Amino acid sequence: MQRMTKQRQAVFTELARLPDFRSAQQIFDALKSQGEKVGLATVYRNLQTLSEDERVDVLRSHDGEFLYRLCETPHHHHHLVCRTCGTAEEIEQEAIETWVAEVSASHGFTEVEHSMELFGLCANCAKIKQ
Amino acid sequence: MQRMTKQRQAVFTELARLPDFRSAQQIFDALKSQGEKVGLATVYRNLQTLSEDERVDVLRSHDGEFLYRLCETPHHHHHLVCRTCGTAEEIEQEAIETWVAEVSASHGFTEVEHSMELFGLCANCAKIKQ
DNA sequence: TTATCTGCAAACATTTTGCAGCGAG
DNA sequence: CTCGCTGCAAAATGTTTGCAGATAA
Repeated sequence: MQRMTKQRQAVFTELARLPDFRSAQQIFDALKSQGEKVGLATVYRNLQTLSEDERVDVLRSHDGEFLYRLCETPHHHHHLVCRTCGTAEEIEQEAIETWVAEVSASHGFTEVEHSMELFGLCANCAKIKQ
Repeated sequence: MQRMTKQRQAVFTELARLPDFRSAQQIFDALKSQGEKVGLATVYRNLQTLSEDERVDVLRSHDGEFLYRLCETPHHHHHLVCRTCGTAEEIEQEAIETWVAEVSASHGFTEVEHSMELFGLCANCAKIKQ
C-alpha cells in the first residue's frame, strides 16, 4: 500500500510543527533549510496524498495558492485565517450547513458543495500593526 | 481617462449576453467565434479593469480559474453556481453577514472578509444527467 | 496630437507529469 | 524482489507583462 519514506515523514513532521496554513513552497523551503533532501514535486505529491486521505485541510489563498495544514477535527469545518501571520482557527458551524442545505433545496440545486473561508487580521497582528 | 474601444465593448457585450460566470478563456473563445478580433491578453486586461471598477463579479472556480460576470446587484452577495452549465443565482443572506461579524468578533479578528461560493448541480442539468 | 489601448510573444508562478533509478517492505 | 516513491527536468495551466504600433478623444 503506502510506504513511509523519509520524505513523507519529513513533510508530515513539518506540517505538525506549526499549526498554520502553509504553501507547498513554504514547506519545501523549510525542509530544505533544515537540511532535508526533498524535491518540490515530492512535497506536492505527498500533500496531495495526505489531502486525499483527509489528513490535511486544503484551502486556496487569496492569490490562488493552495495552503495546507494538518486536520485537527476530522469532520467538515471552516477556518478563520489571519492574513498577516497565517494563524488559523477552526470555526464550527452547523448553522451554516443547514442554511446551505436550505438554500440549495429552494433553488432546486443538488450535490452542492460550499467553500467558505474568512480572511482577516488577528488580534495580535492588529496590535503590532497600529 | 478610459476609452471605449471596440474590444472593450465586445467583452462587455459578451458578458451582458449571458448572465453566467465565464472564464476569460471562454469569453475569448466566444468573441473569436463571433469573428471579433480580440487578443486574450486584452480580454484579461479588460476583465481586470471591469472588476476594479466593480462592474463585474469575480470568483474562483473549483480548479482555480477566475470566473467573471456582470454585477446585477451592487451590494455584497454570494452565488449558487451550477458546476455543469455555469448558471448562477445570486443569493442574499444577511444572516450570513451577521454570523460572520459575530464569529470574527468573538475570535478577536478585525477587517475580516469572507468568500463563500456554492457549487452544485442545477435542476436542469440534474435532469439531463440522469 | 497624445495618452491609452491593443496584439503578440515571451515571462511568470504554481502545480503536474514522465521517466529512470532508488529503496521500503 | 517488487512496486511504490523520489528527483529532476520538462510540460501544462492560467495569468501577466513588455513593447512597438494602432486609435479614441
